[in-house]
Amino acid sequence: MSVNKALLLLIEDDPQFQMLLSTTLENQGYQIVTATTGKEGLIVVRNQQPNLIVLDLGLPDIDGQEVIRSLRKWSEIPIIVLSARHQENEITQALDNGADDYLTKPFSTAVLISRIKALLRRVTKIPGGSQEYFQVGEIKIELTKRLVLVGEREVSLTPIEFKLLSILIRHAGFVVTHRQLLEQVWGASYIEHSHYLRIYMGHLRHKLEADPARPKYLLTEAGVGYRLQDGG
Amino acid sequence: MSVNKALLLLIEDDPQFQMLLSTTLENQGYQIVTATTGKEGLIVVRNQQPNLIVLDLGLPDIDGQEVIRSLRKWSEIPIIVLSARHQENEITQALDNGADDYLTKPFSTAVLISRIKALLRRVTKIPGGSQEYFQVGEIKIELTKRLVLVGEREVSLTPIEFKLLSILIRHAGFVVTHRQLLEQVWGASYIEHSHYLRIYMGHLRHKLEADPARPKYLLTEAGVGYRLQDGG
DNA sequence: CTTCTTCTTTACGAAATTTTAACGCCAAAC
DNA sequence: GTTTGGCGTTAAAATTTCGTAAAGAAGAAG
Repeated sequence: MSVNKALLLLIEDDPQFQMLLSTTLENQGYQIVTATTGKEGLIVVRNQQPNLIVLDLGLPDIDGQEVIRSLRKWSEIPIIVLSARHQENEITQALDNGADDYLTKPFSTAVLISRIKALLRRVTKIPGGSQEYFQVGEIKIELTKRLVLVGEREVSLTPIEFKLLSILIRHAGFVVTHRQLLEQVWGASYIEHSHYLRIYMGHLRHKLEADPARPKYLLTEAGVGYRLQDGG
Repeated sequence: MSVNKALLLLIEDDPQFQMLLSTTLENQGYQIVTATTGKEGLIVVRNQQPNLIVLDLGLPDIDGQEVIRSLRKWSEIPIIVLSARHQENEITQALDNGADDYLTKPFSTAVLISRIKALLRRVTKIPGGSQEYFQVGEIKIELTKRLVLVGEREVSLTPIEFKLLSILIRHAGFVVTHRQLLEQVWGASYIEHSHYLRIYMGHLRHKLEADPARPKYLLTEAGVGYRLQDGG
């Protein structure tokens, strides 16, 4: 039910091990993205900005220690290192380079999960990344604060209304089909219930539009879906 | 507070081992205070407010896990656990109770030092991590003194109330989900018990708000969580 | 042992949200 | 002119979520 599911990046070249960890962590409610090389990992970090990185030291292209160092030049994303090597200086080096934790293989997945939780607990005390917002015309939505503004006015939305608006504003300027909206807000089994959309679009217009009957932002694409754009 | 002058509390009942660790860590430039029992440790934490705690799980008086739990009722001080036991559930339990790291004996002191550095690095980066107090509107909370003020009036809170308020005020302006609150105040196994939140939010409103029925600060986000904000 | 504080549990009414249902509008098709 | 299908609005019932009070349980302090 929780809206905030952390996004984890798993950098691991062994496909079988990667799959095992992915499914385990997904079962814990995390979102997972993966990379199989150091270079790919660094790119994914830039693009997706995960909340935490699980990094295997033994990578085919770059030395894992080097991955940590390059990451730490510009990012403070928490890093948990996995490694088959359990030499002292390997561990201290990884930590001194900027890693937050180090597990030697073989390890228990339960322990990994608890360590991920512990680290996220520490880090999410930071209200950072707070500037993530979308804006279309006068409508501004701050996802992390879960706050919606129309001009200066603060508008309070119900969970469904908020989810609906989030999806529309992410695709601002483009049509989002009925099917997409129903599937993402209510779930795949609600694809038939397209009258839900009419009701909630009505709510949103009522709360966000100056003249709900003649919407400026929340536009109808008859037979297709809805589109959010500044139709001023 | 420079990292090198950080004050570490070492809770360890074996005098010889305590001495060994003390001198090693002092050589690293840390200030050290020690305690040999759980009770003593808890007192020292209150009096000296160390920057980090190294806690041996095997204590003569209280169970080490219990020490972690009681600490976490009112303090966010980072904790590294040492233990001879390396059973999985012992580790996960300690981490889930709120510890940040876990080392099994025997361990290398070099690794311990690197882990201390890593944890201190992480913690001092958190804006407000070492902050003495937070303020939102008339509500002011002094973490180290464990003091809460509404204007000039001093308000006394129970441990759970204090914990709840400090989480909310650290995220002032942001919605904190039920899940986050339950997990951080009561622990991961209480995620279902969301009625606890209603009861304690009620207590907080009663103690902090001018009109508890129409809260100005402690706002409800129905279906999602709560938010502390100057809603004047 | 008693007292006090705090936490947990239970119960119930109120409020907010979601779902269901019904009706009117309009434009295109027959 | 009537029908039809997509859309918008409104109102209500049903469900979920919230807030409060109060009593029992567990611990700490004296």
